[in-house]
Amino acid sequence: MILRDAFLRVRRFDDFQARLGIARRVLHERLAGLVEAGVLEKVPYQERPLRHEYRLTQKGLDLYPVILSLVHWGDTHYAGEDGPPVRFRHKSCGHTVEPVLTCSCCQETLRPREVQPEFSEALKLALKTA
Amino acid sequence: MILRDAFLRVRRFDDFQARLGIARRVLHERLAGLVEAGVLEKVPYQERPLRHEYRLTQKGLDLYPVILSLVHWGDTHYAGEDGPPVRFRHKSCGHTVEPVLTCSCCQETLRPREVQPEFSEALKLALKTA
DNA sequence: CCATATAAGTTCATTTTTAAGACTGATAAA
DNA sequence: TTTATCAGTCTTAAAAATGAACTTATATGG
Repeated sequence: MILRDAFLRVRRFDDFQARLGIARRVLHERLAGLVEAGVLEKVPYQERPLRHEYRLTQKGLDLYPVILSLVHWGDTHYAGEDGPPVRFRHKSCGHTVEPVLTCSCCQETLRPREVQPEFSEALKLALKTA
Repeated sequence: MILRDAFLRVRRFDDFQARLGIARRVLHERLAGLVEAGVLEKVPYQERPLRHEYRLTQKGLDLYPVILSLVHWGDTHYAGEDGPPVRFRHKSCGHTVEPVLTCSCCQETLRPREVQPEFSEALKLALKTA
């Protein structure tokens, strides 16, 4: 949820806090964890007094498909009669976004049954000994 | 992680338990929660003794883009030198899948900066009063 | 018949997390 | 001078997770 909000352009501690209603301590731990994981970075936006904001790194931006498809899933299955709380407009085509996961090589929609998982030898070994 | 495994065709309690090393109690709670949420369903596969497996419902299958893009993110940023533990082969084109999130209307790759979030009036109100 | 195995839990004691809310410190604005 | 803003930090109580053993129903092998 912190990350979802980060993609909604939320960047500052108190803004996250107000939006999520999460305990400040927990928010602090989460943000610190995300910074340590390299998903967010603290960028100062003023000195005197020193203040910084949390911005997505490239690694964080790479999570965009995850977040957007999760939000879309939530909108599909949980939106009330008024529709979803946030809609996303695709600037290039002007429409409300409906995200679809496709295969980069053939552009087809990816469906679970058309995708065959193949386990690495290392993983097979690890599962056997456990 | 339970759901990731479900998409890897894991369906039975003890298989989840062995793969995840999670406490049985917690696994039970999670599975029950997912069933209650309508993401999984219990399907008996034998009687005497009664045994059942957990299968993804349509709602659960709809989470495929979320899981697949999350796994892909993990593979990109955390895979060791041996490559990712599981590779996904797209049956229709034969290649290892590299998932891309696209806009259903224009087929373009969705990037955070090309997508404009628009808040519903209801949400704006809710944020103001809080 | 008896011991062991399997699947799917359940129970218990102990450790970890989380939550809610008050408090701090630096600075700016009224 | 009082109040507000931002980014935390502290404390205590409640909730959740952990690991290991225990249960129930049935099947299998000797």
